[in-house]
Amino acid sequence: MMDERQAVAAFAALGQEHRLRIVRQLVTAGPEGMAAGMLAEAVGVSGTNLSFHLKELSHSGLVTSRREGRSIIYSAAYPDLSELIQFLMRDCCQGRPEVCAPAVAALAACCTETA
Amino acid sequence: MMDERQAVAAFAALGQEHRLRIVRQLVTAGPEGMAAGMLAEAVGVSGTNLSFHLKELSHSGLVTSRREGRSIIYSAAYPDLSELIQFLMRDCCQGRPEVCAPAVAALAACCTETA
DNA sequence: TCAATATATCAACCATCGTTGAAACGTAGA
DNA sequence: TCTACGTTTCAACGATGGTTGATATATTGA
Repeated sequence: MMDERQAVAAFAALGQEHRLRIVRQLVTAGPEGMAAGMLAEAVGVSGTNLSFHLKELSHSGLVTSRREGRSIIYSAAYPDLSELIQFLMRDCCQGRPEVCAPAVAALAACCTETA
Repeated sequence: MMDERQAVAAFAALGQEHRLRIVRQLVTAGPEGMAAGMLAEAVGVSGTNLSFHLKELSHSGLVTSRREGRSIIYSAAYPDLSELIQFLMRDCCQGRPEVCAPAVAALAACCTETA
């Protein structure tokens, strides 16, 4: 269960244009992930810069990596993203369903059908 | 509907210890809100510092304010918080229900019952 | 072993952020 | 109108963040 410290780190990680794009790209890419080079091209940043942001993202647990040949494959950390959403809803809406109920309602069709 | 730019600003706003606490405090306080002075004491920051963070928060739309006598009352912007959750789930899980389904499932009891 | 590929690290720079104390502003009551 | 109160603005600072180009590390194939 995510605590405040982790949540702050995760939000800070997502609060940067390039990093948010990286995470979204990786989520779209799915569990099989994406090589760093491809990511750099997709997001539009230099290799050095991508490396910097990926380090931040993996330090805050939103991204994982594995080596595959010469490439390093990054993937979204689905469980951690899920926990972040839970934190935002559970602890931010603290007994105030009016915050997250609309979000849940709007996305019920999208997300619960395959749960 | 929240776009990428707004989402980055909102995440960046939440990615700071004191600001996350402010938002959580305001959500707990409910729609009636909370005076700046009370907030400063509750969160544990100086008046000047609180002012700085509140400016950031209202600039990214997570907080609203109104004057009431000598006090200025701040409240959480529930619709915007809700949209942020939607953004994180809708666009981050882009066709990948495994990201948000667990969150939705875990919180269905908490948040959908009064929807 | 050598060259080529893929990625990470390093050093440096400029910009932005978070904090502080002092001062200013707006409001209410005597 | 004067004074007290609540909050914001301002100027300054040290610290952190994002970017860049050059260099280093690991892996593969000839």
